[in-house]
Amino acid sequence: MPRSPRAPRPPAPPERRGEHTRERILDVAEALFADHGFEGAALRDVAGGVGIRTPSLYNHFASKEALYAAVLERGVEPVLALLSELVQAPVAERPDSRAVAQRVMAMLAQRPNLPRLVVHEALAGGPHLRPLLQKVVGPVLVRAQQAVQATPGVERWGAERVPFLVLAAYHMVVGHFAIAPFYRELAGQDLLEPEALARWTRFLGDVFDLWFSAPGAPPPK
Amino acid sequence: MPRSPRAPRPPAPPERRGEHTRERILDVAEALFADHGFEGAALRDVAGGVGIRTPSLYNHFASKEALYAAVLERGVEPVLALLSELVQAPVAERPDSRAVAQRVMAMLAQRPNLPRLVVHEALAGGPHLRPLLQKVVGPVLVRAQQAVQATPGVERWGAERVPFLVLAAYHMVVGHFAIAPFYRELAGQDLLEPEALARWTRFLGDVFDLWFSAPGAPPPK
Amino acid sequence: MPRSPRAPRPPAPPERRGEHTRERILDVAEALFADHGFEGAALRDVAGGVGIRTPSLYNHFASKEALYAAVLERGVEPVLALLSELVQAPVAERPDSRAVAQRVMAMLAQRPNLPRLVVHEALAGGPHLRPLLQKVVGPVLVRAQQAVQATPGVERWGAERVPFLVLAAYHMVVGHFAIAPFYRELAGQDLLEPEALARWTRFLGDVFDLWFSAPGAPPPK
Amino acid sequence: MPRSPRAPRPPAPPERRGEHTRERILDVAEALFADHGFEGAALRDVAGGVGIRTPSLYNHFASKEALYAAVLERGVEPVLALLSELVQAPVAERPDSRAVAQRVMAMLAQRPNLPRLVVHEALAGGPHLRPLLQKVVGPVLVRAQQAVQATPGVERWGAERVPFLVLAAYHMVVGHFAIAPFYRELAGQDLLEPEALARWTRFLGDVFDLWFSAPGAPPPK
DNA sequence: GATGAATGAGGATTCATTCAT
DNA sequence: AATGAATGAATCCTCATTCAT
Repeated sequence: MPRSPRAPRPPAPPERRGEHTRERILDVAEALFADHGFEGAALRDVAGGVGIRTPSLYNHFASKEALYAAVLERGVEPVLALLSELVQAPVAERPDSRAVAQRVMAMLAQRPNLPRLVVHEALAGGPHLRPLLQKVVGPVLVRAQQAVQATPGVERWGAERVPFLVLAAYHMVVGHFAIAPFYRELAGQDLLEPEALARWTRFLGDVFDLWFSAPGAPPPK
Repeated sequence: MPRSPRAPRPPAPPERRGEHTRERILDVAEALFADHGFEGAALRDVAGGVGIRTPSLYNHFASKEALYAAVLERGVEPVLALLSELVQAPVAERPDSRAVAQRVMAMLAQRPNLPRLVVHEALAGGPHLRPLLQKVVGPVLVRAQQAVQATPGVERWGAERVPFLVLAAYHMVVGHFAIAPFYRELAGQDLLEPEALARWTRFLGDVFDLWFSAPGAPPPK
Repeated sequence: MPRSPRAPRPPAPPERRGEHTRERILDVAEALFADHGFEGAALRDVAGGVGIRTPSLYNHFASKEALYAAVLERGVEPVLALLSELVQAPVAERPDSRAVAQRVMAMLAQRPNLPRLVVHEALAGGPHLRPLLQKVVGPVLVRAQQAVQATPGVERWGAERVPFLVLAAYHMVVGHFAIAPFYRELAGQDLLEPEALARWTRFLGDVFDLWFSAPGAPPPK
Repeated sequence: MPRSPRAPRPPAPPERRGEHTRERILDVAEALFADHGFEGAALRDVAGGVGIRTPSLYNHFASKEALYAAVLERGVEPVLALLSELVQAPVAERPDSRAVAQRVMAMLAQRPNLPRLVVHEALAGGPHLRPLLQKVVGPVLVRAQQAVQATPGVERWGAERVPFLVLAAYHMVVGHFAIAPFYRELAGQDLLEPEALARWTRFLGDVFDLWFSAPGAPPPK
């Protein structure tokens, strides 16, 4: 076996040739890290996907670690920014949970590799993610919980279970992207198609609604 | 990085020396595959964890693939058996969703590596899982959906959204095990402790209850 | 690839089960050494061909070297004996070259692996064959040359070219067995079939005849 | 035996350092494959002979198979070209068999490893040689037989035995190179010395002459 | 007489990285 | 900015051999 039973990743769409190499490397690397994780992804495949030779990568990134860090940062940063924004909004303008689901899902739909990358990290204990998160995720999380806690309807869950609500939401959002490759193999259906994403987003909105809605309200369609 | 920032995995607890080697190999391999995935796990580390040399593994398994298949089979089989049992129960005796959550979580708590292994597989498109699942998971899934569909209270979701309920449940169960290593690093708390598992299980029960319960009922504590 | 793109060698014809294991080992080993040479043949395949496990071989032979030596000895000895006999015959009864061709080819036809084994050895410089030959082949060769030299009709070649005649005969005899596997692949014809062997033997007889015959005699059919 | 009873092959004559590495690899590999066959030759020894480390080989050849194929192609191609030329010459200019012997032997003397390589292949059934030969050797062989058939003096052998003449010639040419290592060990004489080759070539010419000459002509000296 | 288990040595190949060009 | 060549370390796996059972 010469190499790569992995997806063959076509060698650089010519129309992108003009684009800045660094960006193209990040794109390919993101996809490969999402597929195989940090340890499982090979720089040779990254280079191959970009249409250059492996050593050329070192003209743009100091090491595999640095490349991975750049991928993570580029991907995670806007998501954290969004969360930050949502969470810091003054109470009056704060979007309801359905709107939150929509905005988060819309953003991740732009970078569907990102959640898979994060899941890889989580499984391994997040060795690369930690430095990135420690400065940001702490405050975000705290405020997120405050926000949830301030949501009307949450009181029936009990304050000490608010973190569970956040975790559950995280699982339902991120997990959807994570099973997509498997689901396609198993059921022949692409969960990341716009239509499928929209339906899942609506479903999430309904679930959140149900969690927080006044008891008795039927889940709207 | 010279080698193994991975957990050094102590080299074979002497008290287990008597146990059948094959079983010890499976245990260590399960943990490593769960941590690093198939490609990322090194047979050298498996052997090291068992206390033997790498080539000795080949006296018990024909290849890395075969070892991985054995790990998957040993782990997945009882879970599928449980699901099968739950799903095939006559309607009258069928456990409610809260009981289902309890039994599934109790089983996975025994093999907490398994869900992480499955998540790795899912991210990669399930190349090794597919042959194992195709013969089993199809019928189980169909019946699971039938079961959910027969659950009183589901009708407000609409038949076409039943698969989403199943997926969401899957995410909340499996995701909990998948973030555990990350969560420990980030929040210093072990989600797989008995107490934490129990609370998450209760939470899941409440969520399921809410999904299916007659509107208006408050989530029980 | 689990193992052996080599010929799969069926795992021990049951009718031979009663036979003495040692002999069965020698048979299988002979074939494999003939196919792959000493370094290329694997004891695992020998054992597999016999229907036992590799370590059991060591109950019969002290090492791979010893097994190989036994194969060589068993195979080479009768051939050398034949040559010895032919060469030592009193001049009056000495068979003509045609008869020599027939007897040698008949004997090798019984052990068609042997010439291929010898060719392997020759290519490698004969490290295993040397000790076996030094005690025997010297005298045989000397007498063979004496015999050829005494053959009527040889004088036209000149005494100093007698070794060449012997070498050429060797090449034509041994080479025929050596190309057989290749020839079958290339031309779809088995040079070791009785009929093919007979025709080659007759051909050799004619060549020898021509070498030594009084000039002008046509090669008989 | 810890390792390499093989000739230690001195680690790269410094005067060749400048030469193109790829060519040096081919040279060393050719010699080792000729000695030990494909399976028996170790890339470590190839690299060692060239004066580089094993992985560096992969900068020049994709695999052991690819290296072997390159060796075969480089070696076999000029020989086939020569045969092609000889065979396609118009009848009037066609060289006599003595001249053919001279040209073929002269060419092989330049690459004395090649025939040994081919013999290894033949013993194993020619798995690597087949694709290379199928496109070339077929036509060559057909024409060779036509050429032989058109040789005056062949009629006494009978048309159906023409292939045997070709085979016998092949054995005598190739076999000479194949036993050379063995012969040196056994008789202390190098059959590949220019003088020895010249005498063998003359001998072959005489044999061919005898085969085809008008009956009665004495073999010329 | 056979074998399961273990192992040191080695064998092909991959990988991240360096460096001169 | 790109690359050909080189390489130490590691990866999966094979092999001949040993030994207790």
